[in-house]
Amino acid sequence: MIDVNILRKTPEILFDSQKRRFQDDKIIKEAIKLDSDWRELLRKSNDLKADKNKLVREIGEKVRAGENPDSVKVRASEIDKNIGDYEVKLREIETNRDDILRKIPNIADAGAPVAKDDSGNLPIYFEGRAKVFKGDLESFVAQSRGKMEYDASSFKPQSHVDLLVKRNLTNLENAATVSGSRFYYLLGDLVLLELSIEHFALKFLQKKGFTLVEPPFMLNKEATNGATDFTAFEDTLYKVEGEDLYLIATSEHPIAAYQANSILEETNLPLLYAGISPCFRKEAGAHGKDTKGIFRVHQFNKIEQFAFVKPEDSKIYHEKLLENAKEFYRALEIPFRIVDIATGDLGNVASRKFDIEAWYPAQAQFREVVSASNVLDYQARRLKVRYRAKEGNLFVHTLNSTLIATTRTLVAIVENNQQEDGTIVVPKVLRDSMGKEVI
RNA sequence: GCGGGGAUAGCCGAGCGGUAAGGCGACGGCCUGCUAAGCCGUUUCCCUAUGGGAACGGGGGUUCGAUUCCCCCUCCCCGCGCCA
Repeated sequence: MIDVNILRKTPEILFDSQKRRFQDDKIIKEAIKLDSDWRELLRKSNDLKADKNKLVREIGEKVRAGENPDSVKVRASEIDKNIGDYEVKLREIETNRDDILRKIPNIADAGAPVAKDDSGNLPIYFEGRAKVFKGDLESFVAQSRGKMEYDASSFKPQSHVDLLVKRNLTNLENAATVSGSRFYYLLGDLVLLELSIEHFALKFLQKKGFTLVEPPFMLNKEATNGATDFTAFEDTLYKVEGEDLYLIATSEHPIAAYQANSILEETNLPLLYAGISPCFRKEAGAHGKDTKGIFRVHQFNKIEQFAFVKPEDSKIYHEKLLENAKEFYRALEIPFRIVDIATGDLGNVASRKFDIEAWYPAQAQFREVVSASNVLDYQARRLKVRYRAKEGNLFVHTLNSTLIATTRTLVAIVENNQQEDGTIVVPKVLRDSMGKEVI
């Protein structure tokens, strides 16, 4: 949620942001109107309450003095009726105002590339040495802007679907039978590989000062709505029948909500959390995309970085979270590029977003594996997460970034590390925990 | 699931129909050569702000007036039951 004071004092900031996001500014105008109506009504209602409180005090005095307060009681009751009318109207307008206020997108950062959709996302960084099938060289050079080293590979890499099914490391058909499409059974060493990655990732973040968190995997509606815009997420979330509970789509949400309604001590900031959880997503809008395999699925495990920081530190921590993710993919020896997400593709909550896109040789594409967002105070204001500063209680800034989404990382390892015979080389850093060098 | 007891400010904690004590912590000031102690003030939210309004887990009710009485809900503690 944006700060209502921006709406009142400097609405041009919001009009400008909407313009850069290629979004309608109607919502801003509506919010301004509703807010000024609300304030006018509040004023009137408060004045009436002040009148009434005077009478109530008068009654108290009369009672104590042994006088008859009945005539004053009658006047107080009359005012009461008026207050009731105002309260009803006030509450109605307030609900409308808050609903619309929550829907106003976060202020897009001035540094983000301005474009109306993801075609404007800007690759800004390249790292690693990619394996590229001969036939894909031209496409790779274009996608990597010629800024990335590569080895031309003579054999045509298999898709992770073919390879994993053939090697009996996953079973998709049986998953489809028992649960539907976009579900999977992981089998054998692939399970161990997933656990090894997770273990490595958790130790990696713990060493960097993150507190490890396994959060609730279900949240009630109120918590969900604090962490994100519920109406925008409703198509994504699985609802538990008969309960006020939703399966989480990311541990970002329970971790953000963890500090809801709290006032943090400045000395305790930043608070850094590493969440581990399964993520459940309906993928409702993704018909036809990545229908095969485990790249886009209804359920996957994710390790997430989350930070509550002082406002002046959020840009630095945005860099740090991204840097952690870079270091991690470097350690796994997966080639990747970083993309600066365009204003039109940011989503409502983020002010600035960087994605890490791994190189997938079989798809001959860079695909998203990490999304690192600076949310500013947008989430903190909804959730009422503040800290005690000299100037008073201020909202913190929150940031979130994937470290790994296991299925996508597994696919990246499988595609990049496959050998011509269909075996998969285990990344060096995982060999100890896997107990083998090749799967 | 059943019975009993609870929920008050950042934390602890009194009040139990007349409008939120006190303590701790934090911040600001005074006093000190410095520190400590001591003293004074501030320390929930909202509003067109020398003022006013709201707020005692949440929601409703009774009343001129509710932290206090009544009803519903949530969560916590104790006991019983059930159970990985």
